Amino acid sequence: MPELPEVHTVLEDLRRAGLPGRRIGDALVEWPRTVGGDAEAFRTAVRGDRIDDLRRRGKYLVFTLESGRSLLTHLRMSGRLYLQPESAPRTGYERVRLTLVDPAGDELRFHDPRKFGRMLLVDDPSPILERLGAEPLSPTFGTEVLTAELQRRRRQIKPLLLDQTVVAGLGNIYVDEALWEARIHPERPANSLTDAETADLAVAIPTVLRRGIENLGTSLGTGTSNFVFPESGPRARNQEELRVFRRTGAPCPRCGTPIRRIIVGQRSSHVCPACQTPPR
DNA sequence: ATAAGGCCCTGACCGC
DNA sequence: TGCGGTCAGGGCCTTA
Repeated sequence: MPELPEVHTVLEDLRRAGLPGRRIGDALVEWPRTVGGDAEAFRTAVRGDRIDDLRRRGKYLVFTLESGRSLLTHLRMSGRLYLQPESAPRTGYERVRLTLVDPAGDELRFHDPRKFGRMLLVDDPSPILERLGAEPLSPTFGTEVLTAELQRRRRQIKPLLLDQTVVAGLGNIYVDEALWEARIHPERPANSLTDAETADLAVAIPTVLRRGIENLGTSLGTGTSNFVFPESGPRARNQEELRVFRRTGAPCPRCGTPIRRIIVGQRSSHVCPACQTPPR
């Protein structure tokens, strides 16, 4: 689930739940790789520190701690963060649990069935965060920024947009949605886009992301969707607003042509064969 | 520079 | 019911 809108939703939930200002009592690591391999070092370093600030950069959640260190959290494919009473039943998929004090009684649980997610404690997050590309919801994002990235590359546009060093925060869902909005085929070489197409894409990307945020993210499949308060049940509803993603065979909302599923850069992709003309 | 493949992991789903 | 194969919202690494 987690692309930019889902990470944003988690962040907002954590803020509303009052996570900033809470102190970490202890760190219980059930799967050491989640914290980089050394569970004991992580536990020792993080214990007693206070979470002062939360922000998002790309798909990373950045927790700034009182000590000046940062907890960089990436949900990858199946990660979720639950803020729950310590007494709430566990699922067995919790990889890290941070017990909170001031007041005590709650836990921040990193729930991650596939174990791809990471919660890394670093002295300085900049080396990791500076590698990331443009923030698509920043006021400075637009045609100029996108043109600069696309012009000099001939990579296929979809894999390029999935590259977090180019634009930070897009994943498979929102790239397919944005390319459909802008009527651009995912296999088009990036530098083959016309100025008008690039301008359309520069609008489409923030449009689909903002829609995702308004809808509290996209939840696929049968799983639960959210996030910080599992007991409150699924809230994400952007899956009902998707135009092409996982809508193979359904009519294109613009022209009625059945949506087709193709593979681009080893990722499944969804296109309207009439609206999005392939290259050559 | 770019593309492809493997890998990290587990669960859901489908056909037999 | 059980079994095997396929697929999954991400990203890193190695090899061509």
